[in-house]
Amino acid sequence: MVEKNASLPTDGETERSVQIFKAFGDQTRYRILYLLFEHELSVNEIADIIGLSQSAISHQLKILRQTGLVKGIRAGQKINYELADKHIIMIFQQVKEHISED
Amino acid sequence: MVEKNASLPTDGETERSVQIFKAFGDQTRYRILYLLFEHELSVNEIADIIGLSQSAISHQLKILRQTGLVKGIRAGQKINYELADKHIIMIFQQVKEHISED
DNA sequence: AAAAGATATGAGCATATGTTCATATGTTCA
DNA sequence: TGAACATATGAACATATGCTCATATCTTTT
Repeated sequence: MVEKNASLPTDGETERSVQIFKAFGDQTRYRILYLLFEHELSVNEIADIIGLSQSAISHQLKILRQTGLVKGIRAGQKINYELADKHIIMIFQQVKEHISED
Repeated sequence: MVEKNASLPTDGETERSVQIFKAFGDQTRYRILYLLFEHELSVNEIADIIGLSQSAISHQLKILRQTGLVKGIRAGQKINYELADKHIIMIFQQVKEHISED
């Protein structure tokens, strides 16, 4: 049979893409990102709005930090979190639009 | 303290968005979608290219079907799978671009 | 109808994931 | 420096996830 010339990205590229999608692929993290899409917030503010423990949010923020989607900027005792990257904002916007068109 | 006017999408919208992201948030499903982004393929073709069992691919295709990201069109004994929706293709393209800009 | 090819499905298992609880670390202000 | 506020971290646990193996279902061809 004739080759269909199917190509896959390198493992590294795949891993990176999947990592980003996975970050959005959880209700808590999605909500965190959604909130930060609007404006920066502290850990406890996020926890209050979403209705989960400070610990749960902090754990998830750690993941989002490690994935490079979010960065925290200390402001006194608090740490304000915001989206790390314009690209992330664009991805977010794209999917928001897609969803709202159903 | 003054309200930060933080708003979250409805649970339904959140669930739907998360569902889509989750679909992309796994190496096998990501690869399947990537391949179908290029051209339609049968189950066994996908399994061969990715290097997983027919069963594993079929299970994942079921998830992708249920999520509405993929549809299968029977052609004789085979079933050709393709991306279900232009929007999905656009999302895919966006992230591909984002990744390649690093 | 039977055989062969292609896909789907269910059970079982190992690993990954998300939350809570308790506690540690970091920061400010009296 | 110590108390109070804010965030981070580790252990434990329950649930979710993805794969394999065996087998069922569906389609075509003889």
